[in-house]
Amino acid sequence: MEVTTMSHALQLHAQIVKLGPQNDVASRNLSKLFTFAALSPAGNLNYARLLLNSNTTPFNSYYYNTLIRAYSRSSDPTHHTKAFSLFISMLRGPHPLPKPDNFTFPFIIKCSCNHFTLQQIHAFVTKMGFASDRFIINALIHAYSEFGELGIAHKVFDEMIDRDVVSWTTIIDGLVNGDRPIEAMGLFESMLEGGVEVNDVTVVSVLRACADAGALSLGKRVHGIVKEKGIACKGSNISTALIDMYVKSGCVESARKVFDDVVDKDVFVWTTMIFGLASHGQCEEAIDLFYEMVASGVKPDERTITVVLSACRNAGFLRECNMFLNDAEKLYGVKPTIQHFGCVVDLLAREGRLKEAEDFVSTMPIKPDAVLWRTLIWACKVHGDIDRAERFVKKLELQEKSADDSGSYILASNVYASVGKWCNKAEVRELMNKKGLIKPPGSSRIEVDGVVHEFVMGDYNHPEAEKIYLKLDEIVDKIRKEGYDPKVSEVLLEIDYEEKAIQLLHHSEKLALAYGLIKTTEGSKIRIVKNLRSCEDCHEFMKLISKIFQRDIIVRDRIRFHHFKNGVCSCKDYW
DNA sequence: ATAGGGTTAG
Repeated sequence: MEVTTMSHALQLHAQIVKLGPQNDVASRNLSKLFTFAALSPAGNLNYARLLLNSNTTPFNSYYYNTLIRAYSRSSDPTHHTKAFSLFISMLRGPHPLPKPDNFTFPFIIKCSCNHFTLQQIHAFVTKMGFASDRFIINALIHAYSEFGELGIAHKVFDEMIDRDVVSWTTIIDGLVNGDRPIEAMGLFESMLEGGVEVNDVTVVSVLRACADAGALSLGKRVHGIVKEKGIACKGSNISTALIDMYVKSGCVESARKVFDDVVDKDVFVWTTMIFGLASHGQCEEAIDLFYEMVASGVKPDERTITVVLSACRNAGFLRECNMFLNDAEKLYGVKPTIQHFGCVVDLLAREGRLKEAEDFVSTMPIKPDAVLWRTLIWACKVHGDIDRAERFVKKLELQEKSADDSGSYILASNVYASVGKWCNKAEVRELMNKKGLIKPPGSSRIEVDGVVHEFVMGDYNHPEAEKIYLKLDEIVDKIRKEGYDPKVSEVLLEIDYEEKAIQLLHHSEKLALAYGLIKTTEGSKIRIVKNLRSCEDCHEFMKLISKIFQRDIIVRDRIRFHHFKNGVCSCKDYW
C-alpha cells in the first residue's frame, strides 16, 4: 500500500508502535513511511528527522542516506548543513551509526558549499575506496564544475576508467557553463569517436556549446544525429536548443523550420523563436509571433515579455513598448522586472529623449540597477549630454551593486575621458584597482570554412597565430610604405592605425581580422559570434570587419545581433 | 526491503 498523505503516515506510525519494531510488517511499513516523509512533496522533513532519531528506527544506512538525500534536494542552505552534520556523525560516531557508503556520497557531494569542502569529501571518497564508483565520480565532476574548478573536474574526468554518457555529458555541460564551448565541442567529438552513445541531455548541452560558439557546422551535424536517432521525440527542449543554435549562428530560416515542425510548442519554444526573429531585425514578425503564441493558448512568462519588449525597442516602437509593459501584469500575470522597464528606458534614451528617460526612471516602482544606469550613460554620451551623463555616473557609483561590475567603471572612466576630465578618470581607475576589479579578457570566435577559431585577448594560442601576426605586420608595413591600398588596407588606413583606432581592437580581434584576410575567400556571409561587452565595442569592430570583407556580416554581442550591409548596421541599434 | 550521477532561453 502506498503512503500518500501525512495523516495516513501518522496512522501507520501508530500501528508500527503497537506492533513493535521486531515485527516484519512494521519494519516494512516503517521504511515506506520514512521514505514518504523525507522525499515526498506532501511529506515532512522534520518528521522524518524525528523518526530517524527515535530508537525504533534501525541503524541502517538507508535511513541516513535518504534523509541526507532529502536535505541535499532542498534549496535551503541550513538543510545542507544538517546533512553535513549527519554525515560527520556517520563518520565519527559518537553512537554506533552506519558508515557512509556508496549511496551517501552522491548526496553529500551536492551539499558542499565550496570547493574546499568538496576536496575534503573527495579525499574521503578515495580513502574509503570509492574512487571507481561512477555515480560518485560523476557527481564530483559536476560539483567541481559548478564551483568553477573546471581544471580539477577535467582531471577527475580524465582519470576515470569507465566513463559513461553521464560522465561525458557532465564535463561537456560544465565546460559550456564555464564559457568554454570550444573545448566542450572537442570533447563531444571525442565522445562520438569513442563510440559512446549520446542521449538527449548530451545533445542539449552540446547544442548550447554550438550556440555560444556560433558553430553552425557542428550544430548541423548534431541536428543530423538528432534526426537519425529520433531523440527529439521526448520533449521540446531539444527543439528549443536547436532553434537557439540556429538563431545564434545567424540562420533564422533554419530556426524557423525547426520551430514550424514542433507539434506541441511550449513557452520555451515560442520565446526562443520570438527572440530569434527580434534579434535578426525582424521585429514586426517577432511581435506578430507573440500574438500568435497568445492566441494558441500558451501563456507568456517573464522572459517572453522581455523578448517581445526588446523587439519593440529594436524596432523603435515606443507605443507598443508601453502597451506590452502594461499588459504584462494585467493580461498575463507577469510582474514587470527591471529588464522590462529597461527596454522602455533604453528606447527613450536611444532616441535622444533623455529627459523623458530620466523621468521614467524616477517613477519606476523598482530600483534601477547598474545595467540601466549604464544604458543611460551610454546614450547620454552618444547624444552629447555630458552633464546628464555625469549625474548618472554619480548614481551608478552610489550603488553597491555595481561594485563587482567592472563594466560600469570602465564606462564611467570613458565618460570622464571623453570630456577631458582626466582626474576623475584616474579616480575611477584607482577605485577599480582598490576593489581588485580586473576586466576579464575579451574573446571572440569566428567560424571560417567550417572551423571555429577562438581568440582570447593577448593570447598566442591559435595554431596559426604566428602567421596571423606576420600577416598583420605585413599589412601595417605596407600601409606605412605605400599608403592606401584599396584591396586590403582601406579600413586600416581610414582608422589611423597608429594613433588610436587599433586600440579599440583587442589582440583577439586583430587576430581574427588578419585571419579573415588570409583565409576567407568565398561565401557571402561570415558568421562572427563575439562576446563583446558593449555595443560600442561591437560596432567599432564590425564596421571594420564588414568593410574589409566587403560583404554582409552578422555579429552577436551579449544581447543581440547586428547586421552589417556594406559596412552599415541595418538594425536600429544605437546607430 | 531500499536508494545513486548529467536537463533548456540572455
